[in-house]
Amino acid sequence: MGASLKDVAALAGVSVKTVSNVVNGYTYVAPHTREKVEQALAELEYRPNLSARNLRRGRTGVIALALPELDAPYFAELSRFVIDAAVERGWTVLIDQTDGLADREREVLQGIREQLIDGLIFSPITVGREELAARTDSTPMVLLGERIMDGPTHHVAIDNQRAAREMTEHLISLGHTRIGAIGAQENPSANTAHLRLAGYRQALEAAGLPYDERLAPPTASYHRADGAAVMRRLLELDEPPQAVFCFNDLLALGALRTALTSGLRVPDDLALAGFDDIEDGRYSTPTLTTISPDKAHIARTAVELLDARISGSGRGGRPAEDDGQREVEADYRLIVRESTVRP
Amino acid sequence: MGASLKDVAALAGVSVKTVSNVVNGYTYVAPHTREKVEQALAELEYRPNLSARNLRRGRTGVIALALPELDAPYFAELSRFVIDAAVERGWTVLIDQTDGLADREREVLQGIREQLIDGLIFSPITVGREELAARTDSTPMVLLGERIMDGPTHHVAIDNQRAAREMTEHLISLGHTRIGAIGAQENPSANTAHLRLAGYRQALEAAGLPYDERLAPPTASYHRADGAAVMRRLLELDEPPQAVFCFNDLLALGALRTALTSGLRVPDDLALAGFDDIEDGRYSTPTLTTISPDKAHIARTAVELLDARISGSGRGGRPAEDDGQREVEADYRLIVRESTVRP
DNA sequence: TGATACGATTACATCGTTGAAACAGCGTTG
DNA sequence: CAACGCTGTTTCAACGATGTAATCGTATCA
Repeated sequence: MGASLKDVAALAGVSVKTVSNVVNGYTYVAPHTREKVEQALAELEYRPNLSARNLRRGRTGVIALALPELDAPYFAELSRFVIDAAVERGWTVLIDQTDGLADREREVLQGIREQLIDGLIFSPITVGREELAARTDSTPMVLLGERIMDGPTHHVAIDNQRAAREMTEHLISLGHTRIGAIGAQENPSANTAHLRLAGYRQALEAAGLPYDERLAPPTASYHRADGAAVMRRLLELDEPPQAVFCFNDLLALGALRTALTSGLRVPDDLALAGFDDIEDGRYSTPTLTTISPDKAHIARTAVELLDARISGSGRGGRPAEDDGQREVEADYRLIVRESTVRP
Repeated sequence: MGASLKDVAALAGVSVKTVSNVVNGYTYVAPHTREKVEQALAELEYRPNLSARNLRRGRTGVIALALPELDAPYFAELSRFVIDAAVERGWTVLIDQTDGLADREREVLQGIREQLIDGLIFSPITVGREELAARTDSTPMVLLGERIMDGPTHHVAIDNQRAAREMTEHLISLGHTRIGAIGAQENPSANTAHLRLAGYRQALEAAGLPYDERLAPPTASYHRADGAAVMRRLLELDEPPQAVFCFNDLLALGALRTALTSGLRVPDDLALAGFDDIEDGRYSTPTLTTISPDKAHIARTAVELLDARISGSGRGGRPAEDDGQREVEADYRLIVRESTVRP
């Protein structure tokens, strides 16, 4: 195994602590000694044992990123930014995949890995306000996605409801009056879905259009297959929609596939919009109109907030009662592409 | 912070070691004692300090997954399987994103995180045989992707060359004689690219078709944008190809976009094939003919191999000279979809 | 010259856990 | 009844690093 400080010390003919001092850049080390030690360090290819260091320091340098699915493009893209931002700060990121299962999300909250991580960035799907509030684990946490509680939990999110309203308004502005939505959820804790649905309804109402439940059927999850299946149902309606707003791009891509194989022309016969701006939607034919959250901004901000919380909370102490901004609203843009407007 | 064994021991009125024994399910603990201790454990919400445990045991329970890009769908999908398989074995997975940069890949090999992880699953892009052979870090490693050296490095991969040949044969069997390829790489260490190109050329040769370099221009990387750009160049040729084999699905999706916007019908005017079977290709229009590696199998096997190596190599000892199979060839299937054959 | 200050280094305890080994109690066995 | 074996528990040392305080040598100053 790797050499320890002891080995290096023996080789350099100094004490263990001196080697430690050199490693940690302690000021008062004689140049001569420093050189000797550094030579020994190099010769033995010394690498600090992080377990030991962490045990002593009470920090691990590792943060966890807990999210539903790594293979959903939105999360994959977001993860890359989170990891980039974390690495910049010298952190290592460990991934916790919850599959959106309530049990796993609860485990995350209860701090399965409490002792292994300094902080947690968590993108919940099913757990709700109560469970978040009931959290006992004291590991600093930052939530991704809409704010779900008013407590001291930091979070970073775009204004889902407003974005959804804008998108729906966009569809209305194109002259459509029968506008469907794909992505409603029956689970009352599915916060994001509810917010986007609320934005959709808001826009309809503002335009004096009726809300028709049959045009916004619930989906099991947010994958392409769900979008494809629900789209099929919408097309079977007596009066199918002229436009459909999908609550994420995957649903939209699934819906697009169904529409195209059904012989519809998009956007001529049916306008389609998504949400998330994943790369797929920029290369599909037609390309996808969507809401583009600033993922890099979200990721960077989340990591920064977490950093602040971690630095702020001394070992054993609670986090400072007020450690700066805790609710960050991230930017987003509505991007119009071929799926709603022929260029 | 969390309670330690000491606190629990004090509360339960036993020695620290007895608590440790209870926690670790040691057999010889009197039922009465066990109960007392368990009560104390529950009351204090004890959670073992992993740093300390790892320091003592010499294991961390963490493995690293080093790959180029988390947001490339193939890797995202693969990661999900790797994480699933690792979690099943009680491991936590930490992600190392190399961006395919030689420096970062080298760092991975040199064991930046050596002391934090028990093992490493590595999917290299640029580092070659020499660098892999020169590795000094003794952390058990399993490579993903084609075998790059004959040394003691375990690896899991499909037969890239054979798969590429089969795909090219498929295109030939459709009657195409001018078949392009997208994904060749100039970097001589880009092993996968070379293998797929070799398979492509093999098939051409076997069919008595000439290899035309202009039909297989190099790409900078393997993203949709590269596919789109190279496709544009191919279409500008005096004699554009009738079919194009892209070395991954992203390239194919990019190429598809270019083809469709250029007014070509796929597959009628141009047949397109990819490689990887990412989900996008199952929902694009047309759906994508591709090579489908058994990702779950690859992931599971990699984790199993790693497990064996980790268990096999005692602390401080070298891994056993022969610890079972080390070169695993994973399954794959050629999936014909709409992009090459109209249904 | 002796006190003082400061630079450079070291000894020691400690973080929380676990393996090794010792020990205590008690029933068996020859 | 001594020796033995078994269960149940404890003591001790160690994993590798680092914070604290002590130590040592040397230059500085009154």
